[in-house]
Amino acid sequence: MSTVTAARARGPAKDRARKQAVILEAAEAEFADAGYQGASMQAIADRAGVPKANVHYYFGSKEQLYRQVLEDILGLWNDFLSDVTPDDDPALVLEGFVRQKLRLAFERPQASRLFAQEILRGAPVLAPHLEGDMRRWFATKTRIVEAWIEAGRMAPVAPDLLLFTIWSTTQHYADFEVQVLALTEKPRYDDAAVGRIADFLVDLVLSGCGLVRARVPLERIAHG
Amino acid sequence: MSTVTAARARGPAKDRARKQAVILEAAEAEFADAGYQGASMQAIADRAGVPKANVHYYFGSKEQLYRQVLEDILGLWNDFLSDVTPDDDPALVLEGFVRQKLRLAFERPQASRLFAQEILRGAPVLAPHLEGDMRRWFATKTRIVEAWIEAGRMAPVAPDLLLFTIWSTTQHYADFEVQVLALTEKPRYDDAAVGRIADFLVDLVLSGCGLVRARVPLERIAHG
DNA sequence: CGATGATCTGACCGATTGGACAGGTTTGTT
DNA sequence: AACAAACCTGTCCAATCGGTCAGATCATCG
Repeated sequence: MSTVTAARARGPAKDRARKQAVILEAAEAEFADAGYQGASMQAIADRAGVPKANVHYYFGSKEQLYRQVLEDILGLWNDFLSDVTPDDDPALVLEGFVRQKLRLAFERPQASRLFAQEILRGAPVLAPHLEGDMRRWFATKTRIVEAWIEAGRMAPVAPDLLLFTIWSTTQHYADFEVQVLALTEKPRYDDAAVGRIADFLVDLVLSGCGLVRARVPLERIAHG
Repeated sequence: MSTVTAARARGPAKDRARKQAVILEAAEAEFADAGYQGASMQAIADRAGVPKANVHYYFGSKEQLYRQVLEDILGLWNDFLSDVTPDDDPALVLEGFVRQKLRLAFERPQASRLFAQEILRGAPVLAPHLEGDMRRWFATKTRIVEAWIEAGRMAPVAPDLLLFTIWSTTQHYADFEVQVLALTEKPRYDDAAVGRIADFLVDLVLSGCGLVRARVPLERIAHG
């Protein structure tokens, strides 16, 4: 956007970016807590500590602000399994995917919840993305799983349902945090709980694929 | 409520119940589609085909109507694993639970989505229920799984995380229906897809518990 | 310094919201 | 027929919503 501001000196441009970031952060929190309709521009402005008119100055309308927040969230998931090939080890890749997705669920629960609400409403904004970029990403990954199966490197499980399972089980701990904490009678997630969940899900997914957890350090996973 | 109307003849009471049911159905649809804040009493009244003031006459306020809808939904899940004992067969019980929960996700997706939105918002209405009835239900079921494990009838997996997994994977196909359909490039769920998902999830859960699918007819499951 | 454009905000607007209520209609009982 | 209680709804209202805009303030540069 705006070739003018982009071509300018770094000082003012950075200022602008920082102020926008404050508003975006407030918007993500408010949208996640109250939903699109439930969130008010006034509440977002209050969270950000700026007048309401200032939010409109930077982002135009409520919908544009919402789209921007969603776009930023999608960026978080951009490099999931980005450079995986059929030559990689299935067990390592699947374990890495589960842990990476789960980490994001615990570190950015608001982003996860906001995305979930968008899908729940029927994806009025993200529908094009679902049928475009995300569909292509999904097709690529299921093809890799199929290649693993054809090569006899894992059990013949449905690739699409496998990905949905990883997505839903990890997402659950962000989206249904209140329920999980209430039922386990804990005030919040602690490190021990996170590790226990991660190990459980890794074992579940791998056993479902006829695999066993590797004894190789996790650093190897990122290579691709 | 109202001992007067309850003690009356059946005709009028039934009329009242039927009219309330129409409004409740409309409210469930509207709340599920738009969220609590996004739903308007006018839209609910329009869906039900009654004047807005009539909705207020029967249910008082928007929040009371919402509470009533939620209460009805909770009733759907009342008899999940209601009469299971440690003497039952783990494989049969778990398979039955997965299939029962999944069936509800496909048959009553609006109810599932509405519940999901309530939890996502932090369960402002259902918090007492989460820490009351549902917590007791949860504790009872995890204890049964523990008994199975101690008796060596299944692998030693975390009972709480096992239940969360079943809940999240089944719920996913209702809550994220738009995403699932977009990624699988299908216009809607058909019977074949539902059966494929059910078999996949049953196999996944059972293999995670070190069990195999039973060859016994499903009717046996309900007995308890 | 003067000027120019970006930044910022208080005040305001029409539209929609949940809800209240008076008053009319229907129903059941005596 | 007469009465009361329950049922129903058109109309109104204060509050809040997203959004606009004139004008103040600021930074930068010739």
